[in-house]
Amino acid sequence: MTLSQILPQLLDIIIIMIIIKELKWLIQSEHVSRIRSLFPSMADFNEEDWNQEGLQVVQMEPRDIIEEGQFLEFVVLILDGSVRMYKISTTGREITLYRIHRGECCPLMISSILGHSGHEALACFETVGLALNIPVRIFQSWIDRYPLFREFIFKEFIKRTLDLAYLLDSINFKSIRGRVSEFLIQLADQTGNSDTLFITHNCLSMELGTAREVISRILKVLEKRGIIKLSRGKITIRDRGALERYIE
Amino acid sequence: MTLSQILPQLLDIIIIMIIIKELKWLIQSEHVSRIRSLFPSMADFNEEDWNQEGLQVVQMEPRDIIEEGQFLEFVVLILDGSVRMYKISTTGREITLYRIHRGECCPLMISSILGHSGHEALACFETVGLALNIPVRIFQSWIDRYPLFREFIFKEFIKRTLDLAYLLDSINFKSIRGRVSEFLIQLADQTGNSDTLFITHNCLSMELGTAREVISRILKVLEKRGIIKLSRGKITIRDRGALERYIE
DNA sequence: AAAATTATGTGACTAGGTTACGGTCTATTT
DNA sequence: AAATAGACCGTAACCTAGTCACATAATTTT
Repeated sequence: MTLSQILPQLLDIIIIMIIIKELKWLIQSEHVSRIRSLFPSMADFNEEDWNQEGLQVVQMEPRDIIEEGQFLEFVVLILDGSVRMYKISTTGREITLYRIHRGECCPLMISSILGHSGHEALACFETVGLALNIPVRIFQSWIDRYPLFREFIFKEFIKRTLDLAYLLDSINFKSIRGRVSEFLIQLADQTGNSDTLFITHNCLSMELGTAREVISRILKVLEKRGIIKLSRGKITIRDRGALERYIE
Repeated sequence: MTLSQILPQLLDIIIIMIIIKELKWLIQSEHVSRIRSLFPSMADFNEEDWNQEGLQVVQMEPRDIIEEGQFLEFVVLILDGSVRMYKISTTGREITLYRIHRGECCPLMISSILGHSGHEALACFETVGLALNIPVRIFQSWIDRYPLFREFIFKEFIKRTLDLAYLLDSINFKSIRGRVSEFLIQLADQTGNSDTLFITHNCLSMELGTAREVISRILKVLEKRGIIKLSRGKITIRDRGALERYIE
């Protein structure tokens, strides 16, 4: 096979690469304004910052899972969607650590990357999402050069450190009944103060780090006491006050 | 009582205040070189930095407890001694989150201070200790001006975030037998690979966040299997391999 | 040596996690 | 419309862990 034979294909490949590169650029320039409004701390970044090699905006599908090991090269900022950070045991039990939404980042992932540590948790997109992947070296230079950005990252760390400490306390010291009650109240508050919650027992168990059977047992007791009403995939709060009194 | 009557006493007080202020200065200048060697990231701080109003080096006694609420004004760097960070439940059960030693700082305390959050954990000096108290505003300016210092603080956060995540996983997913085994092995490694550990059941329970009775029960089983030997305040490891096999 | 303190042992009970089912609802497929 | 698969829920038996109420043993204090 001579050079002249493969030259056309080579040209094709080169052209495609150029197009991809352009597209990458386009995608980013499309999103720069969105990034600027979502992350005020990045509002004063200049054009050069955005055109750096390796930066990319990527679309994420629901159930896309990021195991921390495989993402060593990028710090991820969430542009859209919600990401559940969780742990999973050898027996398959799960517990949700926290969620990150657009305008946030994940200290645990950054820790894994910068701390040269593997896989401390899993991340899973729950909705269609959009993420900004920042190569470590660019992230470092931004941290050094932009005080506001630095402060933002720092505050994210602080927020999640407090979250983790609170969660740890809950797991170790509180009863599951109390934690279930707290979760239900929170969920009700989030979904427009509705008393009807659409969530399965299995989901609850994955949030709280326990087994589905345990959740079912506890909910059943609450129902017998007239505090909630159960149906398939749905929980109705009947006596919010009583529920709140279970929170420790 | 006339002014002339109390004037001598007033003068005394003023002189004492001046002496105290001088002493403060002296204490700091005494310790600057120690700080520089303990915290390489602060080696390039200049004289002005060290002479700022509000900075203080304080001596800590064993059992001095810092509830995070009361220390809102200072970021604490440990110059000497070891500090146990722990949580305590309403029923009095305790769990150790981690320890900080000289040359380290405590992200949880910094989080509480900068995150305007109260009392997320307790800190207790276990030995005679020395601490550098940094007023928040000075801390902030150092973070802004000194990249190395900033990086140091950031790395402390990363380290402890990973610690917390690991601990959370252990609490939620691992058996106590496994956690006790892991702790004993670790302790043996720390104390010069000796197989004789001087620790009480109650201490173990406070480290691991469980009850003393639970620890006693588990140790008893391990003893019956010939893996360890128990006596008052002392545990001797007989079969290290078997102990390691319990770690999950 | 007696008393007080600290450390450990034990049994009964409750809460929570595991295992192993069986039943029920819902959305598809046939 | 009946059949089927899959998701959801109920339950009982069993094990591990945390709680409570003591008893006992080793050490230190008085």
